[in-house]
Amino acid sequence: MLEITRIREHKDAIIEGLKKRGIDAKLEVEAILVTDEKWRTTLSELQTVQSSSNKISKEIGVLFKTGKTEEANKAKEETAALKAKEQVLKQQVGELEELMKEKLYSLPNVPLDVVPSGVSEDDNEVVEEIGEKVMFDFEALPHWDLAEKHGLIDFELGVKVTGAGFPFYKGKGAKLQRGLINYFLDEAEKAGYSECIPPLVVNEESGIGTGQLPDKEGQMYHVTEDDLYLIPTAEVPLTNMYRDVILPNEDFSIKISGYTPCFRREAGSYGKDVRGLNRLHQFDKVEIVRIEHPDKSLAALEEMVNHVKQLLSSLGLHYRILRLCGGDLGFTSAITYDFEVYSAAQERWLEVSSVSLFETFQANRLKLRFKGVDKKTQLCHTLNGSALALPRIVAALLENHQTTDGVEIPKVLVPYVGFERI
RNA sequence: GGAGAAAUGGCAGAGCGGUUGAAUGCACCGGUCUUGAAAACCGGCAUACCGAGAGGUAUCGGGGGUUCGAAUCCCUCUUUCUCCGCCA
Repeated sequence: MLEITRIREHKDAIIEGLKKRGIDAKLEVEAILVTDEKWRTTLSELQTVQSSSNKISKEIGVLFKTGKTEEANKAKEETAALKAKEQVLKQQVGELEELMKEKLYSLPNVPLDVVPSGVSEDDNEVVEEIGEKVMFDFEALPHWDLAEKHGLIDFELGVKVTGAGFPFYKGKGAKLQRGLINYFLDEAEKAGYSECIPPLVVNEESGIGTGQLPDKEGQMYHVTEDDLYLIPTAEVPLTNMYRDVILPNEDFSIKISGYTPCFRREAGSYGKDVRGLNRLHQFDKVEIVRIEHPDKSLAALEEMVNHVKQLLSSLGLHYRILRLCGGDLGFTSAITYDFEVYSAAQERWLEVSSVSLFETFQANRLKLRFKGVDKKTQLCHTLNGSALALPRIVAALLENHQTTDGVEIPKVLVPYVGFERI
């Protein structure tokens, strides 16, 4: 949610910035400012009324105490009109606030200057491509065939027990998962992130805090009985740890990592996009989250990008980095770098990480602030990134490192999985 | 799941339906004193919003109600604690 003060002061820049997302927000922004103005005048009116009725009440107190009952009763009658007025104004203020919230919630974050404009993924900017396509002198198999051939993943069993998109990992396939998780967590720790195991279900407030709610209910599994949501990413619980928090000074840099399964309903997907590990309803991911001073958030973003690069390089994968265009940018993000690995047998790029800076957009909803030197509270910046999402990494590892009779395990993983090849 | 008790500022802990945004202690910050420190003394010390400012409004777990007036009374929800039940 954008800060209202920012909208008041930089209306035109916001409208201009949002054009990069392919939306013309002029009318919405202006409507917000009108509502804001109305809210302020109504609030001020209400407070004047409250002030005078508070005053009278105090006087009544004194009158009763000094035994002037008659005068007190007379004063009581005076308040009736004020009360009625207060009632009406209070309701108006409430309605305006509701309206305001609704409007603000529906406005996405403003992209940073470097974000290219564009409407679809075709307009994303390739920032860097690292590694080379693997060449095979035999018929390379897609990972679902490799998984079956080597008994690593059982998709059909998942369908039987749960449904499509919930595979079983078995034997070396399961060990590979566990090894990757541990490897990623260890690397995050080396980079200064402290590990956390959060709850896998969250309440509505948390969903709102990070921006999954309202609007994107459909993406999350909702446990209606208890009104809880299965997390679509560890970002939700990890960032919400700091909901309603005021950090005591400006000298902070919070770095958290966490492994969790992630649950996504992904309604509406079909075809080769969802084949094998390409898109699952439940998958594992190690997430890194940062809470930074506004002056330090860009540097943090760069650090996170480098962290992910290092992970992908260490696994010997061919990958590229995209700077998402305005149209492809998530609702809450000001800038996002996507990492895609090349899947040699499917011959397509698979997204394995997404690193984003939200500036104050989430912090505003979260009420996540710090105390500045002048004792004023200010909103923090939040960031997060996948480091990394497992299934597509596994897909790429299997496909890119396959041989005619097995799969080579990257050296860095060998100590984690306990074998050199599958 | 059942029965009971509780929820007040960073912490501890008062609080009568009426000048209580809230006593007191601790912590913290500033000052005096001191060569320096401690002690002692003095002062400050919640959050949000509106306002150029003076100032105002709201907030004592959340929501609602009674009342001219609620931290204080009522209803409801949540959470915590104690006891019972169930359980990896």
